[in-house]
Amino acid sequence: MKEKPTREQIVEAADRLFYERGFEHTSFADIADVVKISRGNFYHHFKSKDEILRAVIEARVASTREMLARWEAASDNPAERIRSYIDVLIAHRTPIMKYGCPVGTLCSELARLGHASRTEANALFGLFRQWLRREFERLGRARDSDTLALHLIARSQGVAVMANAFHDEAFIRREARMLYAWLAQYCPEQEQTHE
Amino acid sequence: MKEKPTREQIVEAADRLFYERGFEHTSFADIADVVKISRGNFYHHFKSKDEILRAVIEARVASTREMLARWEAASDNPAERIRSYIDVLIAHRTPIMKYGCPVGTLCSELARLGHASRTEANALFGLFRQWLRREFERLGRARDSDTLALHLIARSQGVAVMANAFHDEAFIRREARMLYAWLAQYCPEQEQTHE
DNA sequence: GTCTATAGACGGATAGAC
DNA sequence: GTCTATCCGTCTATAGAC
Repeated sequence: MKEKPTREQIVEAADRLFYERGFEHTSFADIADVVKISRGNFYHHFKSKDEILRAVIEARVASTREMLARWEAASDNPAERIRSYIDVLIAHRTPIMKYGCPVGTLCSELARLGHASRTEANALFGLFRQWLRREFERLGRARDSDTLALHLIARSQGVAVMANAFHDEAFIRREARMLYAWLAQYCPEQEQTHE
Repeated sequence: MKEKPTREQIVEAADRLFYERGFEHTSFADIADVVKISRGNFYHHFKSKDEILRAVIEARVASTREMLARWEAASDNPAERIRSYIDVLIAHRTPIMKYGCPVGTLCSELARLGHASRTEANALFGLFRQWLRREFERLGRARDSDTLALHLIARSQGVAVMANAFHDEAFIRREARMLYAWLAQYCPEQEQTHE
């Protein structure tokens, strides 16, 4: 069995820990513990904690792009594509209730720390924003596509924050249904097969 | 000029710093700096950081109750009262863009830390939830008053998260208008004088 | 003399950097 | 593995009110 390169293992572990415990609350020792390397070995791969953060954000950008590409491949219908975005709330409900949204919590933490990588983290929101905007445009909403995209992301973020606070799965499902209904009003007439 | 009691000054400073920098990121030295007392003096008033956190949450609960009481005093109309809640997004747009929502960010941070005072912090959401629920009931929505209350809080939280990430004032105003419109659909027929 | 507020030094632990 | 910085928490000392 071929092991993954150490650097990649570090980024994966950091990615998970930054999500579960937060960036600041995660120490080198925590990451080294998971990867099972010494702290000394650490600095061979990353010179500073900020450097790990940058690598984690890059990895998340890459995986987000892949996910968006998968949604595009899965359907040609813009409404169905946008529904894929809403579906994430349901599919990831367990970690969301435990830890919130990975993008939202990271951006909030970095904003508060006034961290230099803030902008890069916000770019994650930007990816969804642009992608959703394009799909809303294809739904014939060229004039307010950005407004709709931002609105949908904000609604999802709100659901994540409240689900995290109250650990309420029924709430997530209910809000997801509301979002499907909200989306439906922007769709040209067609049978709603979803769920 | 009579000075405020030191304890009160500490709680006020901690309240502000916990909001602006976060609970974990705020050190005793930071608070002592603001209040202009020594760190040693600190422990005369509070035995631990958690004790300050509890005092801060208590203070926020008290000030929230006062705010809700003011909204009740300002109008007898449940729709107008609920609008007072939405108004906060506009009135506090500047700190929200800078630091997010004080309740949301605290609850998210404590949830992530697995902090013991998590429950008390969530009670802040609970205050708004119960209050909004009662007003929705008075609007004749006894059956789904809690759903509507939670939905409205979630929407606000989403706006706060995104406004914080993108520093977008126009977005806040737009979303507030959408919320006023959303609320209007639950109101019995009457002229909409608001804004 | 006692009680309370304040100040400052010290120790243990942890984390980041090298 | 070590070095340094930071931070929490404790301990002791001082000053003034009563």
